Amino acid sequence: MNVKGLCLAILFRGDTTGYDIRKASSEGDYSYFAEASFGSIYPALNRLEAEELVTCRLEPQEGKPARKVYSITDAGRQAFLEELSQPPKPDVFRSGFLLVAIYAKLLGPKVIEKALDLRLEQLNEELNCMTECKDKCSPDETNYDPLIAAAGEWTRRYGAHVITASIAYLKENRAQLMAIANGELPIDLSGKLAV
Amino acid sequence: MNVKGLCLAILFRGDTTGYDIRKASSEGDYSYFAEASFGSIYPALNRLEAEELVTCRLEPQEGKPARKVYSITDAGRQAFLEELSQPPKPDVFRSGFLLVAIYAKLLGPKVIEKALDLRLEQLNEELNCMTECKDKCSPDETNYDPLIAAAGEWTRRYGAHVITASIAYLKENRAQLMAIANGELPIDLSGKLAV
DNA sequence: AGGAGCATGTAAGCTGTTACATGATTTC
DNA sequence: GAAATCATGTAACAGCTTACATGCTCCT
Repeated sequence: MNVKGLCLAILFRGDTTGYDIRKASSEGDYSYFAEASFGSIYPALNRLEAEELVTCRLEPQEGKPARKVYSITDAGRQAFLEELSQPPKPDVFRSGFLLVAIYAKLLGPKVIEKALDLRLEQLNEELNCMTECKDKCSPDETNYDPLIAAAGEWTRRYGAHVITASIAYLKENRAQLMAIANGELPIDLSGKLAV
Repeated sequence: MNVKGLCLAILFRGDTTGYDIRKASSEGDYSYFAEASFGSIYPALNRLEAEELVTCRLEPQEGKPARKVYSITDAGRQAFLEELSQPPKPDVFRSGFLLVAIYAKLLGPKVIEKALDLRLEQLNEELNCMTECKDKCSPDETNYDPLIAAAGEWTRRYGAHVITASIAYLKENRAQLMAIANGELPIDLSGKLAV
Protein backbone atom coordinates (compact mmCIF):
# COMPACT_ATOMS: atom_id res chain seq x y z
CA MET A 1 0.00 0.00 0.00
CA ASN A 2 1.15 3.50 -0.72
CA VAL A 3 1.25 6.43 1.66
CA LYS A 4 -2.15 7.77 0.63
CA GLY A 5 -3.79 4.44 1.39
CA LEU A 6 -1.96 4.27 4.68
CA CYS A 7 -3.27 7.69 5.72
CA LEU A 8 -6.83 6.74 4.79
CA ALA A 9 -6.56 3.44 6.69
CA ILE A 10 -5.45 5.20 9.84
CA LEU A 11 -7.92 8.07 9.51
CA PHE A 12 -10.66 5.48 9.07
CA ARG A 13 -10.56 4.63 12.76
CA GLY A 14 -10.55 8.24 13.92
CA ASP A 15 -9.23 11.76 13.41
CA THR A 16 -5.53 12.32 13.82
CA THR A 17 -2.50 14.32 12.69
CA GLY A 18 0.35 13.68 10.28
CA TYR A 19 2.67 13.32 13.22
CA ASP A 20 0.60 10.53 14.74
CA ILE A 21 0.13 8.77 11.43
CA ARG A 22 3.87 8.39 11.21
CA LYS A 23 4.00 6.95 14.71
CA ALA A 24 1.28 4.41 13.99
CA SER A 25 2.96 3.35 10.76
CA SER A 26 6.52 3.01 11.98
CA GLU A 27 6.10 1.96 15.60
CA GLY A 28 2.53 1.03 16.42
CA ASP A 29 0.11 -1.29 14.80
CA TYR A 30 -0.29 -0.48 11.10
CA SER A 31 3.42 -1.09 10.71
CA TYR A 32 2.19 -4.33 9.13
CA PHE A 33 0.75 -2.49 6.18
CA ALA A 34 3.16 0.24 5.18
CA GLU A 35 5.78 2.50 6.61
CA ALA A 36 6.27 6.13 5.75
CA SER A 37 8.27 9.15 6.83
CA PHE A 38 7.22 12.78 7.33
CA GLY A 39 8.57 13.67 3.93
CA SER A 40 5.90 11.53 2.29
CA ILE A 41 3.05 11.78 4.79
CA TYR A 42 2.62 15.56 4.83
CA PRO A 43 2.51 15.90 1.02
CA ALA A 44 0.14 12.90 0.87
CA LEU A 45 -2.27 14.53 3.32
CA ASN A 46 -2.24 17.74 1.27
CA ARG A 47 -3.05 15.80 -1.87
CA LEU A 48 -5.84 13.91 -0.09
CA GLU A 49 -7.30 17.21 1.06
CA ALA A 50 -7.20 18.59 -2.48
CA GLU A 51 -9.06 15.47 -3.65
CA GLU A 52 -11.59 16.00 -0.85
CA LEU A 53 -10.99 12.54 0.59
CA VAL A 54 -10.08 14.15 3.92
CA THR A 55 -10.79 17.44 5.63
CA CYS A 56 -8.52 19.37 7.95
CA ARG A 57 -9.04 21.61 10.96
CA LEU A 58 -6.44 23.64 12.81
CA GLU A 59 -6.05 23.16 16.55
CA PRO A 60 -3.84 25.94 17.93
CA GLN A 61 -1.50 25.08 20.77
CA GLU A 62 0.71 27.19 22.99
CA GLY A 63 4.36 27.15 22.06
CA LYS A 64 3.98 24.52 19.37
CA PRO A 65 2.86 24.76 15.77
CA ALA A 66 -0.90 24.35 15.44
CA ARG A 67 -1.89 20.71 15.04
CA LYS A 68 -3.54 19.96 11.75
CA VAL A 69 -6.17 17.38 12.64
CA TYR A 70 -7.47 15.43 9.66
CA SER A 71 -10.81 13.67 9.26
CA ILE A 72 -11.76 11.21 6.56
CA THR A 73 -14.77 12.16 4.42
CA ASP A 74 -17.46 9.86 3.09
CA ALA A 75 -15.77 9.98 -0.30
CA GLY A 76 -12.53 9.00 1.43
CA ARG A 77 -14.15 6.05 3.17
CA GLN A 78 -15.64 4.91 -0.10
CA ALA A 79 -12.38 5.26 -2.01
CA PHE A 80 -10.53 3.32 0.68
CA LEU A 81 -12.98 0.42 0.85
CA GLU A 82 -13.04 0.25 -2.92
CA GLU A 83 -9.29 -0.05 -3.02
CA LEU A 84 -9.40 -2.76 -0.35
CA SER A 85 -12.01 -4.71 -2.30
CA GLN A 86 -9.55 -5.20 -5.16
CA PRO A 87 -7.63 -8.48 -4.93
CA PRO A 88 -4.80 -7.66 -2.52
CA LYS A 89 -1.18 -7.86 -3.57
CA PRO A 90 0.56 -10.94 -2.17
CA ASP A 91 1.87 -10.50 1.34
CA VAL A 92 5.52 -9.62 1.54
CA PHE A 93 8.07 -11.01 3.92
CA ARG A 94 11.62 -9.71 3.69
CA SER A 95 14.05 -11.19 6.15
CA GLY A 96 17.55 -9.95 6.76
CA PHE A 97 17.82 -12.66 9.38
CA LEU A 98 17.18 -15.54 6.98
CA LEU A 99 19.81 -14.20 4.62
CA VAL A 100 22.35 -14.07 7.42
CA ALA A 101 21.37 -17.59 8.49
CA ILE A 102 22.05 -19.00 5.03
CA TYR A 103 25.63 -17.75 5.22
CA ALA A 104 26.11 -18.91 8.81
CA LYS A 105 29.27 -20.85 8.04
CA LEU A 106 30.96 -17.90 6.36
CA LEU A 107 29.88 -15.28 8.88
CA GLY A 108 30.95 -17.16 11.99
CA PRO A 109 29.44 -17.66 15.48
CA LYS A 110 29.73 -14.06 16.70
CA VAL A 111 27.68 -12.58 13.88
CA ILE A 112 25.13 -15.40 14.02
CA GLU A 113 24.71 -15.14 17.79
CA LYS A 114 24.04 -11.43 17.49
CA ALA A 115 21.60 -11.93 14.63
CA LEU A 116 19.69 -14.59 16.61
CA ASP A 117 19.43 -12.37 19.68
CA LEU A 118 18.30 -9.40 17.64
CA ARG A 119 15.68 -11.39 15.80
CA LEU A 120 14.31 -12.89 19.02
CA GLU A 121 14.14 -9.44 20.56
CA GLN A 122 12.27 -8.09 17.58
CA LEU A 123 9.81 -10.99 17.63
CA ASN A 124 9.12 -10.47 21.33
CA GLU A 125 8.45 -6.80 20.72
CA GLU A 126 6.02 -7.66 17.96
CA LEU A 127 4.26 -10.13 20.23
CA ASN A 128 3.95 -7.46 22.91
CA CYS A 129 2.43 -5.09 20.41
CA MET A 130 -0.10 -7.77 19.50
CA THR A 131 -1.10 -8.72 23.02
CA GLU A 132 -0.83 -5.44 24.90
CA CYS A 133 -1.90 -2.85 22.39
CA LYS A 134 -5.45 -4.12 22.44
CA ASP A 135 -8.03 -2.10 20.56
CA LYS A 136 -5.48 -0.09 18.68
CA CYS A 137 -6.76 -1.53 15.46
CA SER A 138 -10.34 -0.65 16.30
CA PRO A 139 -11.85 2.82 16.09
CA ASP A 140 -11.91 5.09 19.11
CA GLU A 141 -14.66 4.82 21.67
CA THR A 142 -16.88 7.51 20.18
CA ASN A 143 -17.77 5.25 17.28
CA TYR A 144 -17.10 1.84 18.83
CA ASP A 145 -18.44 -1.09 16.90
CA PRO A 146 -18.12 -4.59 18.42
CA LEU A 147 -17.81 -6.19 14.98
CA ILE A 148 -14.91 -3.98 13.99
CA ALA A 149 -13.31 -4.61 17.37
CA ALA A 150 -13.79 -8.36 16.83
CA ALA A 151 -12.05 -8.20 13.46
CA GLY A 152 -9.13 -6.41 15.09
CA GLU A 153 -9.04 -9.04 17.80
CA TRP A 154 -9.08 -11.85 15.22
CA THR A 155 -6.20 -10.26 13.37
CA ARG A 156 -4.11 -9.81 16.50
CA ARG A 157 -4.70 -13.40 17.57
CA TYR A 158 -3.62 -14.62 14.17
CA GLY A 159 -0.49 -12.50 14.30
CA ALA A 160 0.31 -13.59 17.83
CA HIS A 161 -0.05 -17.25 16.89
CA VAL A 162 2.40 -17.00 13.99
CA ILE A 163 4.91 -14.97 15.98
CA THR A 164 4.75 -17.44 18.86
CA ALA A 165 5.44 -20.34 16.49
CA SER A 166 8.39 -18.44 15.11
CA ILE A 167 9.86 -17.71 18.53
CA ALA A 168 9.43 -21.31 19.67
CA TYR A 169 11.24 -22.69 16.64
CA LEU A 170 14.08 -20.21 16.98
CA LYS A 171 14.61 -21.05 20.63
CA GLU A 172 14.50 -24.80 20.03
CA ASN A 173 16.84 -24.77 17.08
CA ARG A 174 19.27 -21.94 17.70
CA ALA A 175 21.87 -24.44 18.92
CA GLN A 176 21.80 -26.13 15.52
CA LEU A 177 22.46 -22.90 13.68
CA MET A 178 25.23 -22.00 16.12
CA ALA A 179 26.83 -25.39 15.51
CA ILE A 180 26.90 -24.70 11.78
CA ALA A 181 28.47 -21.30 12.42
CA ASN A 182 31.08 -23.10 14.53
CA GLY A 183 31.90 -25.51 11.72
CA GLU A 184 30.01 -28.54 13.01
CA LEU A 185 27.37 -30.42 11.07
CA PRO A 186 24.32 -31.15 13.24
CA ILE A 187 21.74 -31.62 10.49
CA ASP A 188 21.11 -34.80 8.57
CA LEU A 189 20.95 -33.65 4.97
CA SER A 190 19.98 -37.01 3.55
CA GLY A 191 16.42 -37.01 4.83
CA LYS A 192 13.52 -35.08 3.40
CA LEU A 193 12.61 -31.81 5.00
CA ALA A 194 10.35 -32.84 7.86
CA VAL A 195 7.93 -30.11 8.86
CA MET B 1 18.69 -5.12 0.87
CA ASN B 2 19.21 -3.21 -2.34
CA VAL B 3 19.58 -4.62 -5.82
CA LYS B 4 23.37 -4.68 -5.72
CA GLY B 5 23.34 -6.76 -2.55
CA LEU B 6 20.76 -9.06 -4.07
CA CYS B 7 22.95 -9.66 -7.12
CA LEU B 8 25.96 -10.41 -4.96
CA ALA B 9 23.94 -12.77 -2.77
CA ILE B 10 22.78 -14.78 -5.76
CA LEU B 11 26.15 -14.73 -7.51
CA PHE B 12 27.70 -15.99 -4.28
CA ARG B 13 26.28 -19.47 -4.84
CA GLY B 14 27.34 -19.65 -8.48
CA ASP B 15 27.65 -17.87 -11.82
CA THR B 16 24.49 -16.69 -13.49
CA THR B 17 22.89 -14.06 -15.71
CA GLY B 18 20.78 -10.97 -15.11
CA TYR B 19 17.79 -12.81 -16.48
CA ASP B 20 18.13 -15.62 -13.95
CA ILE B 21 18.78 -13.23 -11.07
CA ARG B 22 15.40 -11.70 -11.69
CA LYS B 23 13.76 -15.12 -11.70
CA ALA B 24 15.41 -16.10 -8.41
CA SER B 25 14.39 -12.82 -6.80
CA SER B 26 10.79 -12.65 -7.91
CA GLU B 27 9.78 -16.30 -8.15
CA GLY B 28 12.34 -18.58 -6.61
CA ASP B 29 14.06 -18.62 -3.30
CA TYR B 30 15.70 -15.26 -2.57
CA SER B 31 12.33 -13.64 -2.94
CA TYR B 32 12.61 -13.47 0.86
CA PHE B 33 15.39 -10.93 0.67
CA ALA B 34 14.58 -8.47 -2.08
CA GLU B 35 12.74 -8.24 -5.33
CA ALA B 36 13.91 -6.43 -8.42
CA SER B 37 13.01 -5.93 -12.04
CA PHE B 38 15.19 -5.94 -15.16
CA GLY B 39 15.31 -2.17 -15.13
CA SER B 40 17.26 -2.24 -11.89
CA ILE B 41 19.20 -5.49 -12.22
CA TYR B 42 21.00 -4.79 -15.47
CA PRO B 43 22.30 -1.36 -14.41
CA ALA B 44 23.28 -2.82 -11.02
CA LEU B 45 25.35 -5.55 -12.66
CA ASN B 46 27.12 -2.96 -14.80
CA ARG B 47 27.96 -0.90 -11.75
CA LEU B 48 29.20 -4.00 -9.91
CA GLU B 49 31.44 -4.82 -12.85
CA ALA B 50 32.86 -1.28 -12.86
CA GLU B 51 33.62 -1.66 -9.16
CA GLU B 52 35.29 -5.02 -9.91
CA LEU B 53 33.03 -6.89 -7.50
CA VAL B 54 31.93 -9.14 -10.35
CA THR B 55 33.36 -10.18 -13.71
CA CYS B 56 31.46 -10.93 -16.88
CA ARG B 57 31.96 -13.31 -19.79
CA LEU B 58 29.94 -13.51 -22.98
CA GLU B 59 28.39 -16.84 -23.95
CA PRO B 60 27.13 -16.61 -27.53
CA GLN B 61 23.96 -18.46 -28.41
CA GLU B 62 22.24 -19.18 -31.68
CA GLY B 63 19.26 -16.99 -32.39
CA LYS B 64 19.30 -15.27 -28.98
CA PRO B 65 21.38 -12.39 -27.65
CA ALA B 66 24.62 -13.62 -26.10
CA ARG B 67 24.20 -14.49 -22.41
CA LYS B 68 26.26 -12.31 -20.14
CA VAL B 69 27.32 -14.70 -17.39
CA TYR B 70 28.54 -12.98 -14.26
CA SER B 71 30.92 -14.30 -11.60
CA ILE B 72 31.54 -12.83 -8.19
CA THR B 73 35.17 -11.84 -7.46
CA ASP B 74 37.03 -12.22 -4.18
CA ALA B 75 36.51 -8.51 -3.58
CA GLY B 76 32.80 -9.05 -4.21
CA ARG B 77 32.63 -11.93 -1.74
CA GLN B 78 34.41 -9.83 0.84
CA ALA B 79 32.17 -6.80 0.30
CA PHE B 80 29.06 -8.95 0.57
CA LEU B 81 30.07 -10.73 3.77
CA GLU B 82 31.10 -7.42 5.27
CA GLU B 83 27.69 -5.96 4.54
CA LEU B 84 26.02 -9.04 6.06
CA SER B 85 28.13 -8.74 9.21
CA GLN B 86 26.55 -5.38 9.97
CA PRO B 87 23.52 -5.62 12.27
CA PRO B 88 20.68 -6.51 9.90
CA LYS B 89 17.70 -4.25 9.45
CA PRO B 90 14.61 -5.57 11.24
CA ASP B 91 12.66 -8.11 9.24
CA VAL B 92 9.74 -6.68 7.36
CA PHE B 93 6.28 -8.18 7.07
CA ARG B 94 3.71 -6.32 5.01
CA SER B 95 0.32 -7.93 4.81
CA GLY B 96 -2.45 -6.85 2.52
CA PHE B 97 -4.46 -9.73 3.93
CA LEU B 98 -4.32 -8.52 7.54
CA LEU B 99 -5.47 -5.08 6.47
CA VAL B 100 -8.45 -6.58 4.66
CA ALA B 101 -9.20 -8.76 7.71
CA ILE B 102 -9.38 -5.73 9.99
CA TYR B 103 -12.12 -4.24 7.84
CA ALA B 104 -13.99 -7.54 7.49
CA LYS B 105 -17.30 -6.10 8.63
CA LEU B 106 -17.21 -3.26 6.13
CA LEU B 107 -15.96 -5.30 3.18
CA GLY B 108 -18.47 -8.14 3.47
CA PRO B 109 -18.27 -11.91 3.08
CA LYS B 110 -17.50 -12.06 -0.65
CA VAL B 111 -14.36 -9.97 -0.40
CA ILE B 112 -13.21 -11.76 2.75
CA GLU B 113 -13.77 -15.21 1.29
CA LYS B 114 -11.70 -14.32 -1.74
CA ALA B 115 -8.94 -12.81 0.40
CA LEU B 116 -8.80 -15.93 2.59
CA ASP B 117 -8.59 -18.25 -0.41
CA LEU B 118 -5.91 -16.15 -2.02
CA ARG B 119 -3.83 -15.98 1.12
CA LEU B 120 -4.07 -19.74 1.69
CA GLU B 121 -3.05 -20.37 -1.89
CA GLN B 122 -0.07 -18.09 -1.53
CA LEU B 123 1.00 -19.76 1.72
CA ASN B 124 0.78 -23.21 0.14
CA GLU B 125 2.93 -22.04 -2.75
CA GLU B 126 5.51 -20.71 -0.33
CA LEU B 127 5.50 -23.99 1.56
CA ASN B 128 6.05 -25.88 -1.69
CA CYS B 129 8.97 -23.65 -2.51
CA MET B 130 10.47 -24.42 0.89
CA THR B 131 10.02 -28.18 0.80
CA GLU B 132 10.51 -29.01 -2.88
CA CYS B 133 13.13 -26.54 -4.02
CA LYS B 134 15.79 -28.23 -1.93
CA ASP B 135 19.35 -27.08 -2.37
CA LYS B 136 18.38 -23.93 -4.20
CA CYS B 137 19.86 -21.89 -1.41
CA SER B 138 23.12 -23.80 -1.51
CA PRO B 139 25.84 -23.39 -4.10
CA ASP B 140 25.89 -25.58 -7.18
CA GLU B 141 27.57 -28.98 -7.07
CA THR B 142 30.95 -27.83 -8.32
CA ASN B 143 31.63 -26.07 -5.05
CA TYR B 144 29.33 -28.01 -2.75
CA ASP B 145 29.92 -27.48 0.93
CA PRO B 146 27.89 -29.55 3.43
CA LEU B 147 27.96 -26.76 5.99
CA ILE B 148 26.50 -24.25 3.57
CA ALA B 149 23.93 -26.81 2.50
CA ALA B 150 23.07 -27.40 6.17
CA ALA B 151 22.51 -23.68 6.74
CA GLY B 152 20.18 -23.61 3.76
CA GLU B 153 18.34 -26.64 5.14
CA TRP B 154 18.02 -25.00 8.56
CA THR B 155 16.59 -21.88 6.99
CA ARG B 156 14.06 -23.78 4.90
CA ARG B 157 12.92 -25.83 7.91
CA TYR B 158 12.42 -22.64 9.88
CA GLY B 159 10.43 -21.07 7.09
CA ALA B 160 8.34 -24.19 6.59
CA HIS B 161 7.53 -24.34 10.29
CA VAL B 162 6.25 -20.77 10.41
CA ILE B 163 4.26 -21.10 7.20
CA THR B 164 2.68 -24.33 8.45
CA ALA B 165 1.62 -22.64 11.68
CA SER B 166 0.10 -19.82 9.66
CA ILE B 167 -1.86 -22.15 7.40
CA ALA B 168 -3.15 -24.19 10.33
CA TYR B 169 -4.44 -21.11 12.13
CA LEU B 170 -6.10 -19.74 9.03
CA LYS B 171 -7.90 -23.01 8.34
CA GLU B 172 -9.06 -23.41 11.92
CA ASN B 173 -10.30 -19.86 12.31
CA ARG B 174 -11.53 -18.82 8.90
CA ALA B 175 -15.13 -19.51 10.00
CA GLN B 176 -14.75 -16.90 12.73
CA LEU B 177 -13.60 -14.23 10.31
CA MET B 178 -16.39 -15.14 7.89
CA ALA B 179 -18.91 -14.79 10.71
CA ILE B 180 -17.68 -11.27 11.39
CA ALA B 181 -17.96 -10.44 7.69
CA ASN B 182 -21.53 -11.76 7.86
CA GLY B 183 -22.39 -9.52 10.77
CA GLU B 184 -22.23 -12.09 13.55
CA LEU B 185 -20.06 -11.81 16.65
CA PRO B 186 -18.23 -15.08 17.34
CA ILE B 187 -15.39 -13.72 19.45
CA ASP B 188 -15.50 -13.02 23.14
CA LEU B 189 -13.97 -9.57 23.46
CA SER B 190 -14.01 -9.49 27.23
CA GLY B 191 -11.21 -11.99 27.74
CA LYS B 192 -7.52 -11.39 27.29
CA LEU B 193 -5.94 -12.38 24.05
CA ALA B 194 -5.20 -16.08 24.47
CA VAL B 195 -2.36 -17.31 22.29
C1' DA C 1 -1.14 -17.16 -36.04
C1' DG C 2 -0.33 -15.84 -31.56
C1' DG C 3 1.62 -16.04 -27.22
C1' DA C 4 5.02 -17.28 -23.94
C1' DG C 5 9.80 -17.72 -22.90
C1' DC C 6 14.61 -16.35 -23.58
C1' DA C 7 17.83 -12.34 -23.31
C1' DT C 8 19.48 -7.65 -23.08
C1' DG C 9 19.02 -2.90 -22.46
C1' DT C 10 17.33 2.43 -22.07
C1' DA C 11 14.49 6.43 -20.66
C1' DA C 12 10.84 8.62 -18.35
C1' DG C 13 8.67 9.05 -14.41
C1' DC C 14 6.89 7.96 -9.74
C1' DT C 15 7.56 7.32 -4.98
C1' DG C 16 9.74 7.78 -1.11
C1' DT C 17 13.85 8.88 1.95
C1' DT C 18 17.27 11.93 3.97
C1' DA C 19 18.60 16.07 5.50
C1' DC C 20 17.55 20.40 6.61
C1' DA C 21 14.85 24.47 8.78
C1' DT C 22 12.12 26.20 12.83
C1' DG C 23 11.12 26.45 17.72
C1' DA C 24 9.02 25.60 22.31
C1' DT C 25 8.81 22.09 26.23
C1' DT C 26 10.09 18.41 28.97
C1' DT C 27 13.33 15.05 30.74
C1' DC C 28 18.02 13.36 32.14
C1' DG D 1 23.40 21.78 29.12
C1' DA D 2 22.09 18.21 26.02
C1' DA D 3 18.84 15.31 24.15
C1' DA D 4 14.36 13.81 23.23
C1' DT D 5 9.46 14.89 22.08
C1' DC D 6 6.09 17.56 19.80
C1' DA D 7 4.83 19.53 15.21
C1' DT D 8 5.09 21.08 10.51
C1' DG D 9 7.16 21.50 6.19
C1' DT D 10 10.58 21.74 1.78
C1' DA D 11 14.23 20.37 -1.54
C1' DA D 12 17.55 17.34 -3.29
C1' DC D 13 18.39 13.00 -4.25
C1' DA D 14 18.22 7.79 -4.57
C1' DG D 15 16.06 3.94 -6.08
C1' DC D 16 13.06 1.45 -8.42
C1' DT D 17 9.17 0.38 -11.73
C1' DT D 18 6.95 0.68 -16.10
C1' DA D 19 7.01 0.82 -20.67
C1' DC D 20 9.33 0.45 -24.64
C1' DA D 21 12.73 -1.50 -28.22
C1' DT D 22 14.73 -5.73 -30.39
C1' DG D 23 14.47 -10.43 -32.15
C1' DC D 24 14.66 -15.45 -32.21
C1' DT D 25 12.45 -20.14 -30.78
C1' DC D 26 9.13 -23.24 -29.13
C1' DC D 27 4.51 -24.61 -28.11
C1' DT D 28 -0.46 -24.69 -29.02
